[in-house]
Amino acid sequence: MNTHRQYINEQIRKEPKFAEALAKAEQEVGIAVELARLRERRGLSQTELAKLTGMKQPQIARLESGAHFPAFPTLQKLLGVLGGKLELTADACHLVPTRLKVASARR
Amino acid sequence: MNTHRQYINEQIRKEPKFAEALAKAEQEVGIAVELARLRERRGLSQTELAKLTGMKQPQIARLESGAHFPAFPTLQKLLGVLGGKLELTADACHLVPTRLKVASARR
DNA sequence: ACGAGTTATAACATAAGTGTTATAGTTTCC
DNA sequence: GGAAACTATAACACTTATGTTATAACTCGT
Repeated sequence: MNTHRQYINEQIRKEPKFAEALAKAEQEVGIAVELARLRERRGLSQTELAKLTGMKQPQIARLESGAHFPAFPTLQKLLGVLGGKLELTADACHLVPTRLKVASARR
Repeated sequence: MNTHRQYINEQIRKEPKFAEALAKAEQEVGIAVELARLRERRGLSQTELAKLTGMKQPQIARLESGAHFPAFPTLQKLLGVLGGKLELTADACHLVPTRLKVASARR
């Protein structure tokens, strides 16, 4: 059942740019998933989070889909409500839950 | 010599959006300054860093000018050469020096 | 003074991310 | 079953960041 991994490894060998694009995509999706988890952890729906951040639900959905990296100001709006700290290095990107400062989310 | 601070506080009172924009600008400049420091700490010129990151010198200069927030992929390229870890929360944004993984910068 | 290296900036084209409305599919609850 | 809530997606307009070449100003060493 390693067909998928074999395919990926072959692409990486054939096409060096592939590895780079793959890493980028993994990180985009990684952040998206972490954002969604953090939201759920706070017991908010996308619509509620949208209201709290001054965004609209489709934007939240897009951010959670991993379509692209969020920009800093966007992330900060989200972190303002959800709490959390982003840690970015050359190879990794993680959203670490932190304590909430105020009762921004559901009590 | 508090004229500047007084002016800022007055603007904040008159114009709530001003505080937000100010905070954003401070953070943009903050990252820029931290990037420049990290580069200098590694003993690289902008042109050298540009070569190592696959960018061009004017882009490095722009990033160091604080004209805008860097995007994630851009930052990761830079961190790949300079080392360092970015920490982003709702209110703050810092670039923390870390150990270099390989002799990417000047020995 | 001059050349080489360094940095800053303008201007342009392009890519990427935001913001929005509309809508459809899905899930939950009564 | 139906309504309400939730989520996903398309499409469009707009904003923001990248990438680049050209060039000017600045700094340093000889």
